[in-house]
Amino acid sequence: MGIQERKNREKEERKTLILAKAKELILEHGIDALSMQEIADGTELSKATLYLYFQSKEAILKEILAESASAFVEYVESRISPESSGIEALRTLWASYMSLYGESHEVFVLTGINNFLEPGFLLDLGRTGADLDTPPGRMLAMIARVLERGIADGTLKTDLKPLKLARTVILIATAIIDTVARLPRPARDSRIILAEMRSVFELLIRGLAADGTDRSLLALPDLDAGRSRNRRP
Amino acid sequence: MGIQERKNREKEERKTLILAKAKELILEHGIDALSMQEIADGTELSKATLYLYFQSKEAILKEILAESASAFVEYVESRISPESSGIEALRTLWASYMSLYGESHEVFVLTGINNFLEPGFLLDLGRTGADLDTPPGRMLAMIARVLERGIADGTLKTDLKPLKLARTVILIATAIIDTVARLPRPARDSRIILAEMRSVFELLIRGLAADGTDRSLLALPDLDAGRSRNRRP
Amino acid sequence: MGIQERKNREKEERKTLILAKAKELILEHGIDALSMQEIADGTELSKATLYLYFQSKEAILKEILAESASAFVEYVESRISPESSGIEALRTLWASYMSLYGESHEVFVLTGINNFLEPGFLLDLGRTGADLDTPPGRMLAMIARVLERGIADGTLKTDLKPLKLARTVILIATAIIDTVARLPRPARDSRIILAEMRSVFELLIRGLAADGTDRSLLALPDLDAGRSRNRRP
Amino acid sequence: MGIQERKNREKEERKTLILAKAKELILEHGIDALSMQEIADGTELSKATLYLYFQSKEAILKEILAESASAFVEYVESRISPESSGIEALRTLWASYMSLYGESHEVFVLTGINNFLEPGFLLDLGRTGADLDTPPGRMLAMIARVLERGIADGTLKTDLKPLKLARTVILIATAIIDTVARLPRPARDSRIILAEMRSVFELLIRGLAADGTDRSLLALPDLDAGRSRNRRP
DNA sequence: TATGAATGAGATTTCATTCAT
DNA sequence: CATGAATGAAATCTCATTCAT
Repeated sequence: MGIQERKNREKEERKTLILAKAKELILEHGIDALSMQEIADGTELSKATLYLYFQSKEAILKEILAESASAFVEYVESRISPESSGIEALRTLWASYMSLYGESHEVFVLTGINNFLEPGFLLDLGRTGADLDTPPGRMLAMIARVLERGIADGTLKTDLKPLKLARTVILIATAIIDTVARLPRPARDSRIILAEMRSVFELLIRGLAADGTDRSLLALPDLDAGRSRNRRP
Repeated sequence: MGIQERKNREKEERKTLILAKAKELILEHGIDALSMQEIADGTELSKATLYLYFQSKEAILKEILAESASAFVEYVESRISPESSGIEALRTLWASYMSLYGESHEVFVLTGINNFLEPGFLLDLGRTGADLDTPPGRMLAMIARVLERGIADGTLKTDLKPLKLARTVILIATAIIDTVARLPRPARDSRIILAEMRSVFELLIRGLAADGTDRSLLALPDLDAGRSRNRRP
Repeated sequence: MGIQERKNREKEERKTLILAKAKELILEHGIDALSMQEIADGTELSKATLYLYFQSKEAILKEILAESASAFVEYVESRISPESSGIEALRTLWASYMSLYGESHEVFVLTGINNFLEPGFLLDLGRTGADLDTPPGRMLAMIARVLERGIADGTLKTDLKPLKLARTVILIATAIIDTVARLPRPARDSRIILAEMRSVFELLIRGLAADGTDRSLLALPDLDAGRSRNRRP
Repeated sequence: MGIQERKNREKEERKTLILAKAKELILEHGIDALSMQEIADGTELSKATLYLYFQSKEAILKEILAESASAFVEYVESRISPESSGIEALRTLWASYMSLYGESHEVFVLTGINNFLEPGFLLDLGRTGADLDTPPGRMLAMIARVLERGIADGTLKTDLKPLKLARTVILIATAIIDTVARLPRPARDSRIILAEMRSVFELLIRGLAADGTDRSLLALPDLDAGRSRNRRP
């Protein structure tokens, strides 16, 4: 069965190749500019071949979205320890977000594509309660759980229902990504973008924190500090 | 020169007509769906005529953006009293935003178009320091002044420079509009959108407020309550 | 208003040009092979231009169908005298059909396109009673009237309702056209086709005629006879 | 040579499988919708494999046509008794046609494919006199023999040569099938189709019958009556 | 000044056919 | 013998922009 296995692997690799190129192109030129022709050129495949691997352009986008959302959820959950308080978990969430952006820009496609595919998602879902089982839905649920924990242990304070607040939080995160994603590649400066993310997140955490919360938890770590810490033995 | 004057006036009227229709169409169908054909049909002009008044589709969008930004700045400045504290001014800012959305959805075009046209604006401007003289730049400056006032009078607390923070604030406001702007008109539910705006703004104000700030200033007025309160003398 | 008129006329001429070329191409290569590219090449217009005059390919086909059907109905009605018996009217119907084929091949597109556009038309219409107001519907109604007249005056005999029978009659006429329309142009021999039409129609008339009908009315005129008669002063 | 034989047999079985599935698909979705992909999926073979057994899609269609035509001829000949008169033989012909339609829709492919493949067949064959040895040619010849018998025994009356008339008869039969074949399966209503066939055939028989023919032979049996009658011993 | 008319370039998707393995 | 993989060519339709009148 070695042959079969290799074939499967190669097929999977092709899919991966297509998805990677599509993701790259979205990052490069923005989602609005993504065309099947571009993906074909970029992968050195014909347009027809793309349709061997994906039923439609939309299917490609959906898959990228699902993968990125899943990756994000897994990444975050692996980093939140069960004993951490709500506000600590929230900080971990943001740290993960920034880390994934710094590493692979993975988070880029997360929200931009979802807006593209299901424009009403962030406004509707909480009400209908539906579709929490899709990857974006699971991301929403995960964030809601973090917020819930914080409300329960008194580190966060809000009048809103966690699920509704989770949507708001994603909405705000979306702002940065959507803005950055529209930038032409050369204009992007990772330092500025990360700094901007940091500002936004710090604002959010302050806005969410309960009154008595430990002051030191309100400030996000300095960008360079985090890096140098990694470099130290 | 009376003839010349009339001609100029008529030319201006035509431009106004075109801009108004384009804005209307953006509100109706979203910026992605805006086409020159639609504008031509709506104004009862030919597509070629549009090019007599504007060099390109992009030029139309730029002008709408400039007008809307100016209108917003004027509106806000007319409502902020000189004696109000920084946090009060900030509250007025949000109230204006919501009010303009409720009245004419004017704010829609404010941020959506800007992102569309000059994606880097919100990230770059603060650095280069340039272009504070364009309408979007003036909007940024106005918000920066509000923040500055709050820092000065101790009602707001932040480590960031006002101008940088102003960009962040606009960025976050953008999130809602961008999300909403992609929805087809019939799918938009003003109540939900306003509620969402309120959540976001409340988060922001809490995040910005200094510690000792009057608690009552942190909560934004209830949507319905706010309305009736405004109407009372 | 001379200019306006000329423009209108030219516009109409363009539409006519497109329709004529499309009709020609259908005759040339069959309806299945008709493409917008072909029409564009044939008219020396760009594909985009075609869409200025017709909303879609289907719209072009519908218009051709409507025109041809109307032309046929008008032509026939102008040739049936009010005093003629049912069977005479029926003969006139066939004569018209053949005449139109001989002159302009107009009838070609009549049925082929309808089958293409509304495959169920000939089987469904009589039952639902709907759409008798479209050009194809009017053609159907016209034939039904002829049949009705024959039943009333005793020259035709059938157990079927006129409208239902009219569908059957068109169905049979369709057979010839559909067959011929698929032939490559050079393979077509008008004599053979006309002879074939004649056979089919004669069969039909015999099948429809009541028993006592004048024998001479059952045989359709010889093809050459008809022509030479026309040529005589 | 046992191995060779088995291989040949298996090859034949594969061909049969492919043909059967193609026929089924034509019946299901119409000939226009038939694609190599569909056949491959249906047979659980790869598209490439189809090309090992048939040179092209057209070759597949030709073979189906040949088989169906042969089957039809055999079926009819097995049902016509040597003593029956011409008009009785003609009635048997139609009965077979309807019966085959009712049982397996076999007749669908008969005429539909022929038109698709060799549009000129029904118009040309009689002239060239060639190709009477192909399966469609044999079908034509068989019908011609039936007509000839009727002319000889005085039950049918026509001025045309039997072979020419046979083409006309097939042409007319084609009309129904071609029309029906374009309908998507669910839209097909067997009752209506059979009733339509009946109308057409009755018209034809009346048109062909000689004057003195037994009246009872002119009317085709009622659809339901026919069925129960056939079942009775 | 105004515009009707035209179009090049590009979008997504389908399908019969080929070829290396 | 069998096939997975690939593709060229073609289909319909859209849109910002230009230009002769």
